[in-house]
Amino acid sequence: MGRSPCCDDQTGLKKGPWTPEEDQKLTDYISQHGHGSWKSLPKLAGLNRCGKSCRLRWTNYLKPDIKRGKFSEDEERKIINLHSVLGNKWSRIATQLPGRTDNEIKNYWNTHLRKKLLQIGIDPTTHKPRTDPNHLINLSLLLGASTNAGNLASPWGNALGLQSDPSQLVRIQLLQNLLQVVNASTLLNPFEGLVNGWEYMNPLGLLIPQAPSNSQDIANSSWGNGFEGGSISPELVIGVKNSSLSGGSSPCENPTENPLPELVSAPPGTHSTVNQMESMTDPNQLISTSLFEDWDKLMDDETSDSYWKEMLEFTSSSSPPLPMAW
DNA sequence: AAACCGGTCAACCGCTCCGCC
DNA sequence: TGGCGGAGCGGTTGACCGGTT
Repeated sequence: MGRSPCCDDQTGLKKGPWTPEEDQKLTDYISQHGHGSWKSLPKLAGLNRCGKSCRLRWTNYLKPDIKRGKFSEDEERKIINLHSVLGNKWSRIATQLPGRTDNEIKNYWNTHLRKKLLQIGIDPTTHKPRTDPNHLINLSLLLGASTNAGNLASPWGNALGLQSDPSQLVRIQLLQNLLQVVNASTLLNPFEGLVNGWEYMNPLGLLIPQAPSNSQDIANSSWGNGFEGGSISPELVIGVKNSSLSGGSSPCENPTENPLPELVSAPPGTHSTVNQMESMTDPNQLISTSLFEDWDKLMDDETSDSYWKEMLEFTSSSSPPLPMAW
């Protein structure tokens, strides 16, 4: 026997779109008395609705501080950053975006941001480059086309700092795919002995050299300085090894199914994603520095022809030796 | 002009969490 | 300590709208 719905057809309570009169009744009542118990509110407010429906209507539409209208580019970046860390925790994401509701963010993600990420070759669930064979073929074709044709950069590419050369993104993805193959072959336990020097990833899922193990070292080290203005700031570095987000939708979850480093990972010894998030006294700290902005700068510094050579040299010098069983 | 189609988003459904008894 | 009920959350649905055929 299933759970009885809060407002089934037999109760005679109204469902469906709200009328302006109903909105007015609800707004008037809450502005005078507060919402109190949602269950008793409809009766007190003279509404033929269930309390749940009233709560939804109020929190998603009628509340005075709700910001309506188009999402700004900054809001988009925040959503993507937060989604990469929190997964589909829309209410948690909404707390970082004043005036936006979880429902609105969820809808916006599903209708806009997912598609944008897919268009630039990022898996919106894992926030990593897509690796399915068909997509790789498309990437290869795009790479060939982009080196011969003009600028294909989209506004979204611009937002990611790739406006100067769309082939850059394709190269990044191809390299990332290559590295993923290497990593998958190299790592017996990718979440324990993660590749030396390749433990950190940026918003595009690319690997970034490993950080020092504590914040003081970060402040003093080349990781902190060398990536100053071009790296993930320490407070943005989120734990991956111990990540244990509840629910089934986090991209950080289930490393066995997802044996690649997460896009935002932590210096060794940091706490889990959730712990780190919850330990922050100022939630805005999480998004005080845009990963995308940092990545923009990093990319700007590394667009020379020698970039890939250096990158590959770094890879070979900092990656662990291949295991015997390889 | 009408049918069709895809995108958007408000609202609903069902589940989990949490506090209270 | 277990049951219950309220509140909240995330996934899904369906109405609506604009563009296309």
